[in-house]
Amino acid sequence: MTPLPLGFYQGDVEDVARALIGVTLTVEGIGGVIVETEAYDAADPASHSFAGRTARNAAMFGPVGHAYVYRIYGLHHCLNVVCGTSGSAVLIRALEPLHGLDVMQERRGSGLPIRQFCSGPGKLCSALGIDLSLNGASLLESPFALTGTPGAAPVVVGPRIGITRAAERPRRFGWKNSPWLSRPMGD
DNA sequence: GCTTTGATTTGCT
DNA sequence: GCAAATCAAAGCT
Repeated sequence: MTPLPLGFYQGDVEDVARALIGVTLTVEGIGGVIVETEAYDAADPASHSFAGRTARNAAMFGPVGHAYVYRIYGLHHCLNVVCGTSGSAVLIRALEPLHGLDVMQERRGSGLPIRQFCSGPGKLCSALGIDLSLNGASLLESPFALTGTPGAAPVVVGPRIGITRAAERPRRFGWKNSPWLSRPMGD
């Protein structure tokens, strides 16, 4: 389990998004295998970085390999991985819970099936304890850990979910036939 | 300074 | 399956 090298994040955001499928992400030892991501860059109207750098999305233009955490709809959090091209990032949408299941259960509420722990960006952050205090933190350092073999998992590509602009662009990546996706893929 | 948006979740009909 | 909830921040698109 060696951490992914910094150079991994410097590639094209779409390549990174695809390669992240199958990589293990943990926060303070809690987490699992990434099964769903989305790619965003500054040329994407749906991206926070589209309108240029602002105080809110500064982390998105910050150092490669760092986290961009933001609050969505006032109540939920989303975790992004800042990539090589300035203003580009990969949204982590879902993962397969493997580590710290008991802690996630406690955070998400008892009675929930495991597949409800991380099948969505907001749930994922809740289960992993991610909040704004981690905005701008390096993914190569504690409490984050990204390990595994990039690009090893079978990946399918599909349209993105839950956004209003450029939603048809095939920039959503998911683990083929994984039961942990927030929604099944097109095929 | 105020309006509008926002990549979601949850519950209700 | 559909609509409402809910908060803060960015931008005036």
